[in-house]
Parts: sequence; C-alpha cells; structure tokens
Amino acid sequence: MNTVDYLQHHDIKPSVQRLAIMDYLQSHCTHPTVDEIFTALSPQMPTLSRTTVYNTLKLFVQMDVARMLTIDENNIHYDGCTTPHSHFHCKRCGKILDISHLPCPISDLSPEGLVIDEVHLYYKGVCPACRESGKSDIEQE
Amino acid sequence: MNTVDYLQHHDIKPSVQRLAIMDYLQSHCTHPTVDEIFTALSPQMPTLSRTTVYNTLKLFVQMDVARMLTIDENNIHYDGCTTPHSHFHCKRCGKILDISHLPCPISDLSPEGLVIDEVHLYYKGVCPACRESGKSDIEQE
DNA sequence: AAATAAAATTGTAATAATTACAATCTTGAA
DNA sequence: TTCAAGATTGTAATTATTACAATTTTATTT
Repeated sequence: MNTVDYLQHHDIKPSVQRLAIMDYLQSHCTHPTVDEIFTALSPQMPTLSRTTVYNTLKLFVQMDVARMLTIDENNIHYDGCTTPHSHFHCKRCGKILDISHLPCPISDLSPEGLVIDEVHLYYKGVCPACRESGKSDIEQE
Repeated sequence: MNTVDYLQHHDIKPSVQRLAIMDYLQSHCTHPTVDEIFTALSPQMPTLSRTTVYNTLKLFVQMDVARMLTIDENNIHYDGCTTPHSHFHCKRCGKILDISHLPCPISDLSPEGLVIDEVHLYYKGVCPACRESGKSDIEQE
C-alpha cells in the first residue's frame, strides 16, 4: 500500500508534510527524533516548521500509525513500525535497534484488573559494533 | 538494613540529603519525580536545592541503588527498588504501579551479540481505580 | 585544635526540548 | 467565487535539566 492510502485508511489527511514525515519514518528504521526528521526533510521542504513535525508525530501516535519511544532519556524517538516488537538501546552509540523478542503472554495480568493498551519491552547495553570498536565509555551520537 | 548502612555498602557517603532522598524513595513506592521529591522534602529541609536532588538521583542510578523510569514522556520517575520487576502506567491518573510480570529469559537474544545490562518492561493502559471512577478521558495527575 | 584539602551542597544562569498561540496558507464544500 | 474548516508556520513562552562558581561541610594532616 502506498503512503497516501495508508494515511487515509487511518483517517489522516495526506498533506505533503505528513506524507514526507511518514515516508521518512518508514524508510529509515532508525527511530528518529523530531529534530532528526526536521533536519533531514528541511533541505527538500525549506518551509517546513519544527512545530509541524511535532504536531504530525503527535497525530500519528494518536491515530496509531507511529509509536513514541521513551527509551532514551534525552530525546523522544519515533517508530513508524506498529507491529509488536522490542528494542535494544546501545548506551555507547545511542542507537536503538529492533529486536523481535517479546514478553510472555500477559494473560496472567488480567486478574489484577488492569486494562492494557500498550506493551513496551526494551533492553539497554552495548551493541556488537560498539563492542568491537572497543570504545571505552559512554559517548552518545 | 538501615539506610546509612545501605548507602555505605554501595560506596555512597550517607549525607543528610542523600539519606532523606533514599528514605523517601524507599518509603514511597510511587516512583516519584525530582520535583515530587524536592517538594516533599523541602519543608523539613528548607535549604535543600533542586540541583542536589538531581545530583543525588544521578549518583543513585550510577551506584545501582535506584532505577530511572522513562515510562512517562513528561517526567522522569525514579524507583528505589532495584530488584527486577515491571510497571504499569495508567494513562488517566498518570500513576506508575509495580507489577511482577517479567519477560521470558533473554538467552535467545545472545546470538545477536548484544551485551545486555538492563531489561525494561512496562504496560500502558487504565488502572482499576480509574476504570471504576469512569473518568472519560486522559487527565493526568 | 588549627590548617588544609576534598567532597558535597547550593543558587543562579544557561541550555534545550516542547508547547501555546496567533497569523497565514491550503483545501474542499456551498 | 465565497466561505469555513483544517493545516502549517514562526515566534514567544514554558519547563525540565545541566553547567558552574561560590559556599558549606566533612575528613585528614600537622
């Protein structure tokens, strides 16, 4: 499905800005921040406003076509992939990687009377690349 | 073990401020924010500085006697309990509850070459209390 | 006990992410 | 074409956090 249809199927009007942001999210699985998206799209869309990126991502999350990742305490990251999966956050390079591992079924929770809308699972540590390069300490981005 | 010994066993000098903050964390399992801790302790410690609360919590996390929770995108919360457990974040009242559910063993991850230091698992939804009271929409705190 | 050094705390100022908001622009319907 | 609703923009305001220099506390040496 193309991006126009994808947004429309989720009751989102496919403006030029929204299309560009969704395309960026889906073609860059790097879980970008607002600023990364803004910086990447600015050259081709010189009139783009940071506020629009904020508004659009908020809308995307509301309409369930993006997920907000609060894994990194310094910046909120966004994920255009909405199928359940987990993440790995490298403390050295700061990258957030997708991994497939998911928790056990949550049926054993329902006795507590909780209504569960979202499941978030992630790990923190050191990624293979950083481990190889042997950088000694934390120095993100 | 008392709080003085607890901090000393983790190579943390038990200053008055640090003791007060650790005591607060351990006696209030509400996963408070910096501001909640500062506001709660200020009356008894009028000279306490917000910066000290920030510094102290950073130290506690480094020394492994507290965990930083980035579940709530608006504020960082802190947890004085360091044994593995999961959380539930109510989207209505904003409370973070402890729950015991944990993911399956992570041994199936090691093939990917990741070094894992921390596991974070939490759920978002509506807590029993908010469900009962039937408040219609999101209105945190 | 006095002098000194190291560590911790404090308060203010700076930084940076996010939001509020009013003005402008775009789109689609009447 | 006119109009209204919605989307975008840019600036200003807000807020959490950090930087930093000054002060205070604590521990150590003489």
